[in-house]
Amino acid sequence: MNRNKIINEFKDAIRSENLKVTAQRLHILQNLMDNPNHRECEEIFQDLLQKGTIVSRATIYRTLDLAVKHGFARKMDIGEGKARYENRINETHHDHMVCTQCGKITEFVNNDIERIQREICSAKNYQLIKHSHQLFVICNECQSN
Amino acid sequence: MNRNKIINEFKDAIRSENLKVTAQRLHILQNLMDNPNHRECEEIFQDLLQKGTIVSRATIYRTLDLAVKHGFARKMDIGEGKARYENRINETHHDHMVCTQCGKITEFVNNDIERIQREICSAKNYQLIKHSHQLFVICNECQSN
DNA sequence: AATTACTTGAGAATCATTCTCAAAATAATT
DNA sequence: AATTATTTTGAGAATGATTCTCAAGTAATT
Repeated sequence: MNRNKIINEFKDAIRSENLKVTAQRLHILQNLMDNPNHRECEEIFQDLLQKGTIVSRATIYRTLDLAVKHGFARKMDIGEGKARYENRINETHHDHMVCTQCGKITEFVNNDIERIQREICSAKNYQLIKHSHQLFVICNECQSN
Repeated sequence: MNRNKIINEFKDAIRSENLKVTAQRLHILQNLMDNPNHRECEEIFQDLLQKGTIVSRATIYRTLDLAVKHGFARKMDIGEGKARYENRINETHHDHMVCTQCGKITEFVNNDIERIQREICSAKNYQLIKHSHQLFVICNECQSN
C-alpha cells in the first residue's frame, strides 16, 4: 500500500544523496507516516520509545531535516519556540488554526488568500517564496467549557 | 509633541499597576519610540549602549513585556528563534513581508484577507483571537543583485 | 529620613536545537 | 565472508534566546 511506497521513495531519496539507509531513519519516517498529528521532536521521541524503539533526539532532528528536504515532511512554527512536524501524505497546501486553550490544530485553505498574497507581492515587485499563516482561536469545544 | 505624550502614557500605565517609574524603563521606551525598526532585544541593548545607557538584557525583556501588555509595543516572531519588537506609534494593524536574502521587513495590510480570516473562523464556530501572517520574499533590491 | 515594596543586574537556569567525536553500522569491494 | 571506506549514531557538551533568582539598590509613601 501507499505507506510502503512512501518508505521506498524515502530510501531512494537517501540513496540519491549517497547516504545510508539505516534502521533509525526508517523508524522515524514510518512513525511520521503513521501519525497525522503536528508533533514536536519530543513527542516523536516518546512515541518511538513507547513502541520499544530508542532513537536519540539528535537523530530525530537530523532525519526530520532530511525528510523535509525531500518533501516527506513539513516543518512548522506556531510561535511556541519549537518546531512541529507533519507528514505530507495526501499533501495539499494548507495553513493552520491553533486553539490557544487546548492546543488543537486545525488545517485550513483559502484560495482567495493565496491569490491575494501573490498580488500583494507582485504589486511591490517582490518574489513570493513561501508564507507562514496561523489563526489563533478558541475552538468550538473550548468555548463551551 | 507626540513622543512625550506617549512617554507620559507609559508612566501612567506603570503607575496603574503600582509599579515604579524608573530610569531604565523610560530609556527603553524612549529608545523604542525613536526607532521604527523591528528589532530584537540585542539590537535595542546595543543601541542603548552606544548612546551611553547601560541596561541589562533582562530588564529590556521585562520592560518590553510591560510595553506590549499596555499596547506600546508589538512583539513579533518571524521564525528566527527570537522575538522582535516594534513600537505602535501611528498604529494600524499590519502584517509583515520578510526578505529571505537581506532580512528587510516591509509591512502590508489587506482588508480582504482580514475579512476572510474571520469568515474561516466563524464557519467553524471558532473565535478568532489573533493571527500571525508573514510572506517570505525576495525583495525588489535583492532580485537585481 | 524612615519604611515598605518594587526593580535591577549578574549570573545561573532553562529549553530547544545543534555540534563534536569516538564507537558502531552500512555499503562497496575483494 | 572479510576488508575497507565512509557514513551514522548517541552521549553529552555547546549554543543562543529568554527567564529566573536573589542580594543590593531605588522609588514612593509616610
